[in-house]
Amino acid sequence: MPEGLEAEIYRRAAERTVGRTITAVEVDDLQDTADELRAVLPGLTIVGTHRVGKQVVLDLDDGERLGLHFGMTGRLIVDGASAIDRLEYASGRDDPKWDRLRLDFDDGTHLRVNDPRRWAVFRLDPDLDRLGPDIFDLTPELLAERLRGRRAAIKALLLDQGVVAGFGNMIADEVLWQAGVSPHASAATLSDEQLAAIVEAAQTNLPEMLERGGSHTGVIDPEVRATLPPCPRDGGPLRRDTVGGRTTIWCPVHQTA
DNA sequence: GCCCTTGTTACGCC
DNA sequence: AGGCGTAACAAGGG
Repeated sequence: MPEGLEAEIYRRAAERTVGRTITAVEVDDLQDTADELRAVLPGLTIVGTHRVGKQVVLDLDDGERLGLHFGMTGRLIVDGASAIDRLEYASGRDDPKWDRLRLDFDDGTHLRVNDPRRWAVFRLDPDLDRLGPDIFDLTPELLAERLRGRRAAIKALLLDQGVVAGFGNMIADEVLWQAGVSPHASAATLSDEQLAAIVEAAQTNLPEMLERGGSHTGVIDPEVRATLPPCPRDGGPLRRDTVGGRTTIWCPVHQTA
């Protein structure tokens, strides 16, 4: 599932298209922007890329921006090569019938978003103002500010893209495990030390996971999620709960409220 | 064929 | 008003 780390991997792949001019566009009819994209994009040149949370943005030479959001199973293919071969919960295949967006370029290359479950969303000039600060820009002060007045479970709030942009289910569990904070803990009762630990865990572990290849490379990896071995830190019994409507793996011994 | 998976949004309630 | 909890959505895979 593309979380902020996968979005950054996709952005880096998309960076290769800078300088290319779009000659043809194919869009899944399910996208409510399909007609608009077909009308507007041909003839435009990609001049840059950036990313906020899970949103990858292609900057176009007319000043517009094309926002790519990959949903649960969307993958980016640039020049025929998938930026990520293995995506948890996604099919291992890259079937052309699952192409939801295809941009052909003037030099004969192309970019595709392939998404079996059709939750990817493409739109011009995406509204990024509702997103919180990016996971790579977190500071204790910023996180405290975003959580002010909130009292829901910390994990549910980390997954709220308006609080922090880029956390998905796996890296939220990983960061809380690393920080020693219970996913059930109310944001209203978190200590300054716990907030600092969460930010420290994000700053330390997320770049490492990015370099290792994505959200599935943490301690709480898919194998651990599936088999619930003893906690790798203290040997305690890992638990599988639902928090914020999502499956949550955590250790009640060292992750405290 | 049933049920699991996730990110986002819609909706009802407080 | 706005926070919060829950369900719905798509559809492949087990």
